Amino acid sequence: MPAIAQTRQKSPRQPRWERRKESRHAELIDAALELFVARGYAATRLEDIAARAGVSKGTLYLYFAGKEELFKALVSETIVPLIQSFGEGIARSRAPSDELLRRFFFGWWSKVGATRLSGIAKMMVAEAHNFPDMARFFQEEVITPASRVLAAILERGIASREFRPLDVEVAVNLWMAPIALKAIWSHSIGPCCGPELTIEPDRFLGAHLEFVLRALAPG
Amino acid sequence: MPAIAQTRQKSPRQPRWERRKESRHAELIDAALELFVARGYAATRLEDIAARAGVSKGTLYLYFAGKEELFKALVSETIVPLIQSFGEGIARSRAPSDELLRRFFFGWWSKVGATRLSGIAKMMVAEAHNFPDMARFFQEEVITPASRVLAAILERGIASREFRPLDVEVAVNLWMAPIALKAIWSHSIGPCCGPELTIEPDRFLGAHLEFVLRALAPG
DNA sequence: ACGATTACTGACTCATCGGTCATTTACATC
DNA sequence: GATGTAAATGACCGATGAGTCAGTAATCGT
Repeated sequence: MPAIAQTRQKSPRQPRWERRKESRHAELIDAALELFVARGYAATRLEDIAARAGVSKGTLYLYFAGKEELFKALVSETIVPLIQSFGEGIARSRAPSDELLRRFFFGWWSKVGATRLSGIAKMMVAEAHNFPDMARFFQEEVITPASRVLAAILERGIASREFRPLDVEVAVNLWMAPIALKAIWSHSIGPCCGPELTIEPDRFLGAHLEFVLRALAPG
Repeated sequence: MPAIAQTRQKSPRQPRWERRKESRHAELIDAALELFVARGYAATRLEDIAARAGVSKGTLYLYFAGKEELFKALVSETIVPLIQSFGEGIARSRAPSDELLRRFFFGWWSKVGATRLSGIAKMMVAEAHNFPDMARFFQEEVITPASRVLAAILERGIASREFRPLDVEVAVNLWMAPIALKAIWSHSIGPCCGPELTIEPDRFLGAHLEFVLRALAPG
């Protein structure tokens, strides 16, 4: 340690810190996502977020008005790429409907479920009561759009007789649940209980798709 | 207000508080469940819990060593009735396996999902990272036993050829998810977004059972 | 090289909340 | 009614952490 400190002081003009106005915002959001997801909103200290982003607490306040503002910025900015990765023109494809379903489930998992973005789902579940307006925002901007994509696939398949008619509204709720819960789980109880209880995504999603297709099979 | 205060003072020996040693413990647990589920562990003030239980903060410390002890007592004591209401001899019945499934889903919902007990599931999801030993406890004492009951039903049905063979481990995960997520939802995002987005339990569970039976149908 | 600018720091304040304990008071017993 | 006891109180303490700001130093323009 002293050696490093000395190196720091001796080496030609090694600055104690850098000006990096452009990247601080994103780095703070990134650090906040990590800690809020893991520890929860109230239990996360701003100083820890700042430290993880490599700045001091004071700097955090140059970029965000306070803890709540940081939290809100994190959610709204993180949800944008979340929505974008959904649309993806799935519903407009000419592929058979069962293929669309496969793409929907596996695509959702690879683009959201398996990434740190799924952590905000856990956050929203935990903090919905304390931030009801953000819960509504999440519902309207993420859950409802995602549900609509799946509903559109089902309705198209039913219209083309590839699928049998059924209660689409309920089916969407039922069939989003496994992947949503798996995403939430992977940020809460899953990591506490060893990997042997966590089923591999491919096996999980494959079986899910198979059951869903059985439920949809006509005749 | 003064009238009431006066009444209090005048009326024959109206005590400012009562000695109720026997019920305080349960009342504090009850208040804590309510507030921890709603606000989360860190954001809940002990004084609020005490107030809701009708006592002062000092009294809380006569019954629990501190915040963490209260939380742990709450979880472990609340989980006991949870487990008890599971066993219920379902797996030993001679009824047809599809009837057992129906009983499992609707029974779970009426005895756990629809009650405040389901709130501890939300709590565990939110606090797993901060209380990993309790997360493991919850996994071992609630999730695993519940999964085993469902697994036993499926295996019995498969053995008797009522159901087709399939990957029981994955199926249990997939089919517990909708009711688990619905329970969690009812304590987080659900209440924020108006009742029109919440599907009635009977419609939800009925459709779930139907799809599950389709997935299990032999041939 | 040398200001001028401003991103950045970290020691500070102050409110909050977990936890303590000397005092108060309900109530059982005689 | 008097007395002993222990259940309950609420003022208090200390730690913690959100939010502030006077000062510091990196970087740019000249």
